[in-house]
Amino acid sequence: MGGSNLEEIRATRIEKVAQIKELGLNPYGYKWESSHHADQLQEKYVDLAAGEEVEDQVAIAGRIVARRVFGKLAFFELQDETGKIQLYLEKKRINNTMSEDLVGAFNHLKKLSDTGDILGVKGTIKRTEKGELSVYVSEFQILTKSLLPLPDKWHGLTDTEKRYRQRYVDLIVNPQVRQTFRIRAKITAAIRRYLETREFLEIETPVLQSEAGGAEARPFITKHNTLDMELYLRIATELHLKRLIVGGFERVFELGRIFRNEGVSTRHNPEFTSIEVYQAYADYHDMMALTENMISDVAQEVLGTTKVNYQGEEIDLTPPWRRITMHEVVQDATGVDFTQFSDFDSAKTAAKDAGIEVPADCQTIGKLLNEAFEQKVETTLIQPTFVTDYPVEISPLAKPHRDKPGLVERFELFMVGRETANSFSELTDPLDQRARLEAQAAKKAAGDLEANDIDEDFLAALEYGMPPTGGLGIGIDRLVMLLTDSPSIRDVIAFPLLKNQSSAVKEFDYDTESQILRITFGNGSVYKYSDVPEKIYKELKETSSVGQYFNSQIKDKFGFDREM
RNA sequence: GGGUCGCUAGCUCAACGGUAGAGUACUCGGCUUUUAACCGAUUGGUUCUGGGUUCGAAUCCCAGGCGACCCA
Repeated sequence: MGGSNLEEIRATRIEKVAQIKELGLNPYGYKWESSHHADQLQEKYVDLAAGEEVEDQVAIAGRIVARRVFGKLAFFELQDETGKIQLYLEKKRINNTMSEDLVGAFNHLKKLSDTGDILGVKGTIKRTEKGELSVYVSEFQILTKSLLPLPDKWHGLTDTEKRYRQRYVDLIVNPQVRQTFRIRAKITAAIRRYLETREFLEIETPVLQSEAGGAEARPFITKHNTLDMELYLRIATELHLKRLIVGGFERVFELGRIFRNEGVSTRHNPEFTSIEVYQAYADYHDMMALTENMISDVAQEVLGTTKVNYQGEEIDLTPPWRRITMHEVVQDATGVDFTQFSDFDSAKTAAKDAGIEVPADCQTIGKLLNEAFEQKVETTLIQPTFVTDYPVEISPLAKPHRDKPGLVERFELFMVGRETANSFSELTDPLDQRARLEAQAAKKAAGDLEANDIDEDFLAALEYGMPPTGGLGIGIDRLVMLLTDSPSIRDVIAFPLLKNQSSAVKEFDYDTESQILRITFGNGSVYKYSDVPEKIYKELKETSSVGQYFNSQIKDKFGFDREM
């Protein structure tokens, strides 16, 4: 033993586990009572002078993140959730106090502990002569023996892929990451508190739905086995929360996970968190006020300020926020006044002259306006801005504008160039709603993967009558990105979705009779591909690169079942 | 979907067609004031995968995988 590749390090540590057991100790303890966290000690003894000791008895536990070991003295750094504190480990004191239970305790600690282990200690407080606050340890207990080495103590873990795939390691060695998730938790707690003090009820609605609705997005499809029923993961919470408004709740919200079967980027993760809020007898102006008050309150509560720094730019969240109509903001940016057009072709010509690319499926003035907005305006909206009064074509759940024909009462909130919230005076006319959803369903039938079928039960609810209602949805992840100065959504999601790494083909066999090709992958999963011609199997057997052949000729080309 | 960049020891990186190396970590020895401890010694590799070119490939070419960023 004594090598330094991963397997040898692990074997060495497993041997230490055995040695700890031989001493009559448990390397995987059951419980530890601490008197303090590291930051509490750092704060309490901040005025203790270098070289001073106090007799206060303390107990603390955490992970050993650094060891500096001498012959009869050792300094460990112990890290708990709140921070770090040094342990002052003196052979004489430890052996004296622990002599009854463990002879030669100090040497055992030296030999059997590693960075990464979880250690509990009891002792007094001492600030060393070099000025480092320390626990002057009299007793210790190895609470968990770690088998794998931590990343480089100085450079830490920087490989983004490893940081996301093994977030637990990232959290151990990168304090900033812990801080981000601490702030995230405070943000969601503050939002709930804000709404609860204003009489909003949080009600949980189904994740599994027989129709995906409430947004234009491609859903994930799953299956209930015993009911033999196809189900969708929700793409929004909207339609069920509105049913609750119909049912008589006047203020409801749900903060929860949404699933959209779409690409991954610095702004998108297939599962993300949204909050939707519905308030009866309110309109989108009320929701605008709610939005700016809630977000600025949350920032004040969590960060202590409404002026936040995002990627080097100061964002001022102090209300009131800028309000501008979509027509105005597009005209400011492009010089084109889309209200003046009476036919699509002249609008299209003007748009092209202004440098706007017009996709083939963009065939109304409203959609053209939206294209112009997305292409020329969206990323320029850095400070919080409510863009209001959207075209009806892109807003199937919003109520027609009370004064402006062809538009709806809707706003979206933009901050740092990203859409962060979306809100309407909700459409309550059941016949109008049916007509708009039928148009959506027709698009789905025509092959639009982001369009969805009609939720008849939702329409039935509207027919019973829904009071005038203001609705609001906020992208929690994007809000957290802003408030934690994170450039990527993956920095604020603890375990972001990544592609499976180990899909290498390990072995395969083929049954000529049933034409089933059975493939075992490196990660242990087994897939049975059906109706595979024998020719494919023979080629697979003869190819120089099985993995490459599999990817190009078999994967996605044949139906398969996963073998359990 | 397109483009650019990256992938080498547990971690952070070098080697730019000619013996795969450093720091750190690990292991062993020494050390009672360290804090990236120090001193000495040892060990550690599927250079992401598969082909190709070449006397010779981590390096060049082709295909694939995974990731990052940008664009749509």
